[in-house]
Amino acid sequence: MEMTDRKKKVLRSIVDLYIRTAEPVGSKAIAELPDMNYSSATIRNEMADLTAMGYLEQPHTSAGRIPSAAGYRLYVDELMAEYRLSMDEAHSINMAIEEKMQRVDKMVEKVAKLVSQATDLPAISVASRQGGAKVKRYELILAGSGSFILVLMLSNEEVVNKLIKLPLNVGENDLKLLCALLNATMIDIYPEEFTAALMERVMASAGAAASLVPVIVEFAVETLQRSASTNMAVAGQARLLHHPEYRDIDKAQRMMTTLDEDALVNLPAVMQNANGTRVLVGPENVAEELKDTSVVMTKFDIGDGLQGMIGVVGPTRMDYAKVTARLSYFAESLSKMFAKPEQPQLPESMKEN
Amino acid sequence: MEMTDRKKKVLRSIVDLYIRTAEPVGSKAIAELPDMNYSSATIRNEMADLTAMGYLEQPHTSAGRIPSAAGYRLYVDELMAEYRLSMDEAHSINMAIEEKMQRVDKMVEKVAKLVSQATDLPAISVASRQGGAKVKRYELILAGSGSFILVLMLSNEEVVNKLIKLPLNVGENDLKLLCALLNATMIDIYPEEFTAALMERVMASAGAAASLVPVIVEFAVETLQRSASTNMAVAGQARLLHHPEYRDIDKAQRMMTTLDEDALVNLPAVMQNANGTRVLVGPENVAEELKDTSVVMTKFDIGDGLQGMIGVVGPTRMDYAKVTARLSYFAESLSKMFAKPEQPQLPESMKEN
DNA sequence: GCTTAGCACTCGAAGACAATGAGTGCTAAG
DNA sequence: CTTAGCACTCATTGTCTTCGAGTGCTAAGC
Repeated sequence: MEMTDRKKKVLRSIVDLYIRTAEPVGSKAIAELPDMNYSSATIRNEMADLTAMGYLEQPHTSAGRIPSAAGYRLYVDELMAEYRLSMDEAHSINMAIEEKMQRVDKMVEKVAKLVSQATDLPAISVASRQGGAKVKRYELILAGSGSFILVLMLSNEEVVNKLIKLPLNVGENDLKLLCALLNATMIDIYPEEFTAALMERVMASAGAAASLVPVIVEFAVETLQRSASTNMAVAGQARLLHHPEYRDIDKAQRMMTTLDEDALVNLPAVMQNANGTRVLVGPENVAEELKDTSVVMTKFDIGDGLQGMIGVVGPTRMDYAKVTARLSYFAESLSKMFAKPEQPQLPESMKEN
Repeated sequence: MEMTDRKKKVLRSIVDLYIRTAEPVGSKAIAELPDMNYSSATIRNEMADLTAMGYLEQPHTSAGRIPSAAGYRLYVDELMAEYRLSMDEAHSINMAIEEKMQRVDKMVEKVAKLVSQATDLPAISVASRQGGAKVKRYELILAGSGSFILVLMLSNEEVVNKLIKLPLNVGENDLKLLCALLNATMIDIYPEEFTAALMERVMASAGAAASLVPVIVEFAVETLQRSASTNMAVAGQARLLHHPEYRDIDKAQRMMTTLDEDALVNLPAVMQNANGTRVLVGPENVAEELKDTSVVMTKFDIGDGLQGMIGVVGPTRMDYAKVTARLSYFAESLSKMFAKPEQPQLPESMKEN
């Protein structure tokens, strides 16, 4: 049986309607659509064909049809109408993003919340560093009360610090010496290159401050490792309950615990190669638990070796057009925002005087 | 009608049983309890009395009784047995807490998760700074590529930093000058004391680096204000669904959105004066939305002007004994952990050599 | 040869109804 | 004061029926 244009049109109408109503769609409902100039009997025949071809399913004999996974797939790939964001939508997304985003982890959380709001679905947001960073510079600042502050400047423009206690026998000059030593020997190397041998060599030259080296190295390694890692947030799980497919408490519960835990950690992996937006329909999903839900994800670059990913999880029957549109828009806006990198408010404040 | 000991015993048994089973309790079930040496008829009479006194309620004539809010109140205040944590429980709570907690905000999140896990209920965790911090010291570190790092040491031992672009006309010496100037004039003052007048005075003396002052001040004020603010996290909303009272999707949904939003922001206010653990039974709750749920909260001090609060939200029928016990234990352990303040790993690493 | 009106058929949803039984309140005997 | 006994209430459960949306098929129409 070959796929005709009319079949596609029928399929599209069915998916559209099902997305709106969440109820099996009957032939009559389709026949009555404004631009459908066939009787319900004809539609019935087409529907029978579509069912045979695997694009539709019948919950039971006397019910209407619902799209199968294959049906959704076809819909997403070929049939669905471009959804154009209204000015209002675009505006409110922009407003939301414009708000200051401080640190990456906070940002990730915020974005997840925003995406979830915009789509009324649980959302995931991930930022992951690609290559690991290196230490670009050490700074040791004596702080009162017998301690000093270790400042690390990383190759990715991040700056981290830690307050460390100062042993009694170490003075300001020892610190200065150590600082110079560190900056001479221990920069521009990857975390795994902080070997015991290197450390011992440094300690040998560090004099009184030698005891500090292990602490500093430990912190540096930890920081570098962490900065190479992934930040991820999930928001709006509760929104699952807005959708009728999760009226079944047990289903909702299973789904929510899946979201709570980190079954999603491997989602980003799926996006490895593809840039742009991807739709995973039901059984195409990686995680067993997501068999009867769909995932829409968008990956984008944020420069600095930072990779962003935002996605939503929801019923297979979700408004793919709307969701993909919003997601893409989000991704674009975020990319843009990061394109002019964290330029501090200098320009404005300099205008002031 | 006066309250007899036997009435109390009956009430206690009813609440205990209801907490376990979530089903209305009948006279027979109580009569059959091992240490209840009366017939079901006697119990029935007592139950009728307790109902008349407002401690019990009857969903409908032919059902058993369930505790009223007043019943729970009495139970919590007088009747419930001390729940003793098993070694296992205490141990696993300790293990969980021992894991490194980095920054306060991450810590708050983590604690919320742990508490939620330990109680199988949605949990809230709050850390709020009482008095605002002040800047104790400024440090300006020249970083390559035309920028410098502003490091602020706060009175609460926190250290924050920010990378700022350097105008072309400002050199290293200008920075040094500015740094000294800042440390001479702009320390130990509260955020609201960074007045325009003060700023102008500083700028007048700052020479070439004057243009940096507004940026620095802005960041300082922002940081101080933020550090005076409240960190709060909610975790484990999904666990609501584990409890039969939230089988009703609509109820669950309302509850979850309440948790998602910040209807809870004012919860800590309730704890204003009382230290220790408090139980809010159903209608005693502040927020309208929580009318038929209970909240158990514990407040504790963490030194450094940091106040901790952990709490859980759940069905009025919750195991108050167990929950309060775990919460208190958590609070205690956390307090203890913070008592020896963020002592870096120095001792160990110094042992090494 | 495609379209469509007509019709018998299927089957879930919803309502009516009876049976069941847990739980109650009351009374009277111990 | 306690408790056995009993009539009564009423939610729950299961069965049966009705209702109707939707189907597939056939035959007539264009």
